[in-house]
Amino acid sequence: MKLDIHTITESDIIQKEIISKIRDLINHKNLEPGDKLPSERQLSERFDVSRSNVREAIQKLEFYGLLNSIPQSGTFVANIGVIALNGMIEDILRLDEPDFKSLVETRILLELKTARLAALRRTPEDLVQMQEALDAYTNKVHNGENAVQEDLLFHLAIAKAAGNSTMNTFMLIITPGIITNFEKYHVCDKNQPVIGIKEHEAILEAIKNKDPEAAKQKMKDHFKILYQYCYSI
Amino acid sequence: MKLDIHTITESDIIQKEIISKIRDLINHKNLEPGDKLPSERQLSERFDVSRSNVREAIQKLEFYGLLNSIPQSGTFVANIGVIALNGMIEDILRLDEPDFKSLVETRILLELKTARLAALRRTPEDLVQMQEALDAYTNKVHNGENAVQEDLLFHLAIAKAAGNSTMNTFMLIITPGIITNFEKYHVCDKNQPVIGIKEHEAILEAIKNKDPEAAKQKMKDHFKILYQYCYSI
DNA sequence: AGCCTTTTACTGGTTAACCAATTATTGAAT
DNA sequence: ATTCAATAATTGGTTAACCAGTAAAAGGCT
Repeated sequence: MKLDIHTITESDIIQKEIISKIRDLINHKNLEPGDKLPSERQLSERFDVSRSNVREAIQKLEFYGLLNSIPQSGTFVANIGVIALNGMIEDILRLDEPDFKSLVETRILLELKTARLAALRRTPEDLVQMQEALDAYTNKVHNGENAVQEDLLFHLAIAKAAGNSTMNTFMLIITPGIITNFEKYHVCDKNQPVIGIKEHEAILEAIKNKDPEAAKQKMKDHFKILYQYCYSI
Repeated sequence: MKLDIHTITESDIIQKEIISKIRDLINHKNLEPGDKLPSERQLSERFDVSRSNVREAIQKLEFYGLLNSIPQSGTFVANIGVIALNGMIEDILRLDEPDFKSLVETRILLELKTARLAALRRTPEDLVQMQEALDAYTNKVHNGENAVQEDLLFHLAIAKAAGNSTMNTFMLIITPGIITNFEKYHVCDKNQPVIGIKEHEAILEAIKNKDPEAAKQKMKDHFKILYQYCYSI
């Protein structure tokens, strides 16, 4: 198994070049929102790359909402204007692999908020699911087994209960990177699982009591060691 | 790859079915981290779908870090364990279109933090770029033109100065949805551009002075109207 | 048997041909 | 000249064939 999952490959470089060329094309031709891009075939010929490479680049720009492909019709510039478009493409091209510190910093930010929101919005059904996740975690720890997964699922259950689909998505996006880096840097070794149980219980208790500030504070306590470790590397 | 942020299509439904079947397969065959999935051809035959559909589903799971494709070798289950894997796939399948409220709520959370971090970490180069973005915004407003794009780019410049690549990426992801909904609900009409200039200037001033708390507060002030509007719908 | 080379089959990725739907063009009828 | 139906060209999406590299199997050698 390859440990470093998110390695930058040769095709990533090609894709960035294509994206850059598409941007130049939009600027040079003064394409405005709603205007049609040249067809995939024309682009692949003009840029001297395969059509599938062009398609991938277009799909990436579609992901960021900058282009809009319509079957049997064409690919169109999104309705956000050429200035914002240039700025965003520049940012997308500049984006590189997120470092561990960046991931943890974002995770803490998100989770302090989801804990707070969960305390405000959790349904009885949410409570059941969080309790189940916590029980699974507790059992594993008491058996002396590795409970990183159950730990994680408890936090995702909170994110679910927060009732914010965007934050929920973002939590899912950063989770694998967090796990990978935890294993790489042996973060879990520095945390006492038994302490983790009490901290989790305190968080759930606050959410159960619909006490948002307490939930946030208990989550903060839970992240204290991670926080210090993160800023020490 | 397409995230569920935008419109849901027919092929998205097919993709979710395939993801669901891959999950069942992993469970039924008791595949563990590092184990190899059947080949794309076998999966497409077994599920009675095209190979490209299978590839897209695998790429989505790869995006969330659950699978790992190695050329000329195979697709492998990531190193996160079957329990977390099941939980995350369940979450991914459940994800639906984020509502406007969810987007704004997340944006405010992110931007209060990026403003704070930018005040702590901004380089002289960052200051120049933020100032340029602000000037472009100011000029447009003074000419009576629509300055939504320049507004946006100023905020993205702050996110860049915050020095957190994950938050930067997340800002880019939510921005198109924010713009689309702004136009849909005519949010901009409710904001006075001239007031916006002063608010932007105050934010930049705080970042320039390396005053994180002031930067956060000024950003909060800037979002006040949006915040109220968001929670009123 | 054990080791090493050679061969074979299989893998994800790439390319090219094909498809159905849309759009542009044509041209006759009014 | 205008309108509108028929046709041709073009589009993104799909499928199937192909490629290069890997991993396993086979087979000869000691």
